[in-house]
Amino acid sequence: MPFIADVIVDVPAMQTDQPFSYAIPESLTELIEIGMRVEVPFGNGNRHIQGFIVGLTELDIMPNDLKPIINVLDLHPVLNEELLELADEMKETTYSFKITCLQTMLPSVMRSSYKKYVTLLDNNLPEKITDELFLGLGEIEWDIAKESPHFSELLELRRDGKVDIRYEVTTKNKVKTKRVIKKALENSELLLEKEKTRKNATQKHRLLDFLMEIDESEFSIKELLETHDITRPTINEGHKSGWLTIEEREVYRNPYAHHQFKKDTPLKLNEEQQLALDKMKVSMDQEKSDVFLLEGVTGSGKTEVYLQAIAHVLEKNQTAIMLVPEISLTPQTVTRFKKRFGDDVAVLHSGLSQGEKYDEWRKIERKEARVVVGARSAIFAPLENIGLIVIDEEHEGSYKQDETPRYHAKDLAIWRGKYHHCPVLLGSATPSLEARARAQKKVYQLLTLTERAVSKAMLPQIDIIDMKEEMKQSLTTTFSSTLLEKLKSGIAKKEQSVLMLNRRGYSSFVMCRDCGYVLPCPNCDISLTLHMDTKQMKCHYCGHEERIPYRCPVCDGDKIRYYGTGTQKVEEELKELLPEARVIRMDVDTTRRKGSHEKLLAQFGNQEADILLGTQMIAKGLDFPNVTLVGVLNADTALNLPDFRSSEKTFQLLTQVSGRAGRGEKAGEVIIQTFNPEHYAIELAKAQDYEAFYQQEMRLRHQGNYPPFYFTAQLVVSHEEEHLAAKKMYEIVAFLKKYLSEGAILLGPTPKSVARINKRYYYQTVIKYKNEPNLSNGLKIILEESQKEIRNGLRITIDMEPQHFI
DNA sequence: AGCACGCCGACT
DNA sequence: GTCGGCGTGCTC
Repeated sequence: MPFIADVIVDVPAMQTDQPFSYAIPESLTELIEIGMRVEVPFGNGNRHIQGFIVGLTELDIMPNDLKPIINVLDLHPVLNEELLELADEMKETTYSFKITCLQTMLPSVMRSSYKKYVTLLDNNLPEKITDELFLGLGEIEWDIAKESPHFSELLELRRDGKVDIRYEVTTKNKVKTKRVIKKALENSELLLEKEKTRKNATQKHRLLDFLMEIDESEFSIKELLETHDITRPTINEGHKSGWLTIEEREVYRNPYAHHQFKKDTPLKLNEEQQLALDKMKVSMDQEKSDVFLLEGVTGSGKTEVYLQAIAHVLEKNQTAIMLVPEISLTPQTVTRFKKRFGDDVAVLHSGLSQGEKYDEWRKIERKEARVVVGARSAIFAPLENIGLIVIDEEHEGSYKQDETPRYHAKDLAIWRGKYHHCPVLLGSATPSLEARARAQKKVYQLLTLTERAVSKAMLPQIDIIDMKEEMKQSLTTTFSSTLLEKLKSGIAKKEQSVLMLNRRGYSSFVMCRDCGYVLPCPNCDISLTLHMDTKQMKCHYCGHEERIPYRCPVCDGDKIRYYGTGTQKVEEELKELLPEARVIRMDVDTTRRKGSHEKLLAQFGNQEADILLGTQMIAKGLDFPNVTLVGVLNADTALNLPDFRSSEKTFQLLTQVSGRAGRGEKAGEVIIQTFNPEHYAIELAKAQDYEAFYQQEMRLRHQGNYPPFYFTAQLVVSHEEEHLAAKKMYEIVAFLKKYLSEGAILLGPTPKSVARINKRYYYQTVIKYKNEPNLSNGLKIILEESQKEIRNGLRITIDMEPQHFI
């Protein structure tokens, strides 16, 4: 009975976002399985593209209008049943194409690239074709032919059947191999060979001696060349003489090959940690898909709880995923896992090359690693029998992908938890309001760690410096006198300092340097953004606009200025003010090169510098016991972004970075410089009182109808013509209103803060809602209806629960 | 997406 | 009269 295959093809478009049926040729019937990648013909001409098998159906009679599958790209399925189901979930919740979801789940090397060639069929063509166009070759690339002046003649030749067009589907997932030798003769025979060999052929003797020494094991040729002083020709001779065999073996590119990980043992847990672990164990043993929120102050030993919980699932022969924000997936973090679980760990993050990522992925797929540590996309790790999923720094916005498919790793983690009947553990010192509120409502189970784990370590002393006061006395706005004093005395005591320059966000704002006043929107609880293009202050939520003030509306001062600084500038200033200080600067510029992040941190760890100066990337996860001082140069930048999460982000960042101080036995100290010393996010960060912050912020969110009291969805329309983008946005909103209840709140349409990017104009609308059963339908119809206009250059994106509103 | 088909303006 | 412009429709 013939089978037909349902294939999702690599054409990300609405009309092709469905399975297409293909005939399975006889030769492939035994090989083909659901979840494999295939090469299929698609459309007119003879175009070949990649596709995924998502179904196999047995039919009595083969419909005769089906095209056959050309080729199978995998030996084993690359997506199992669970991941295929997860792709459906993603498609539904993120409003994206199935093919995009499927490709997102796999290492990028498995995505096919396409090439089109023109092949010469008739050799008796005029010279200008064979020589000038085909350059004497039998085949050339289509893209090259297209540029040729003879291109139009080529099209004629094609009609006459004198040239053919060939499509190539290539995929870069190459396995790396090494060549190994193995002895082919018994020692007695080798001894005979040795006697036959000339006395002065020292190389050959050495090789024979070596072969007699090794038993049946394999030896890599590379190793032989490097360590046994035997040359390649000698090995080849030995091969020819039949002394040894040479074979190809697959190897993994191991990014940690040169690291030695000394096995460590579980640390003794304190009472709180033990209690948290015990509660988790109950859930793990009863195979419950509970979600836990582990709220633990910085340095309270959350990681140790993760490690021991993971150890518990490994004991039960299950597997585990541990997600870490990209920014804190530092060598320190990786080392900690490698030390505990050794080769059982696979690491997936953006620092790896495509090949390395593929190898780590294959290691997981082949069940050679049971613990996966990685950034957002590691949630797609092809593990089976998952016993626990951990998401560290749960509050981090980077768990949401900010391009299509706009999935949130936390949602997918909870989905996989349900699928595997296993718990999900969310950890943070400063939980997101959403997570903390769910814990309040007992949707998540709350576990708390209130003490630092190292016995003597205390939470650091935090001081706030009012930069408005500071401004009156000194000329520099970067360093307060207090901070400079502390830095100096730190150097004198041979202790280290961390300085953070907060540069979160990129829209500029204006602030009064006398009183710290930032222009708010009269309709929303956020600040206005400066738009230099239109010379106006704008609100991104309601569209309110007003003139740029030249005097402060509150204190009438005229020191109202733009705000913003860079790390380089600070480094220069630091050199002038503290010439004796050795400074390491860490920002996107100094860490772009592979491994430089690691190198800089190692230098700092080896006391090769007194001060580590950096952006947010130094706020997380670093654990240097000799750091006793943390300085935040400008706590305000995040505070003034027109985003309802700006206070939350500021509080989180200040808490995280403060946590870098006093992790060893010496007490830590934190200096926060700000123009808004009385802002609750800053005051409560000083008090290190997350719970108070949570209460306060919840009140404000409630007043403003923001999450976690409301859900949010963002619609963005863009077009090269501003009025077309605006017009469409208004049409969509008018249409969508029919699908919304009275309770839904619409913010907009408004132009986006960066109104024009790449010559395109962006308009947005934010929907705040509680319960809108028809919203999803309405959005789907909008996407479908807008199909025709995509050709005219219109683009529409839907972002459910967006993380950034700028 | 990308390819073919089809219907209107400026060329040998 | 035709070459080629890009609007439209379809892809198993």
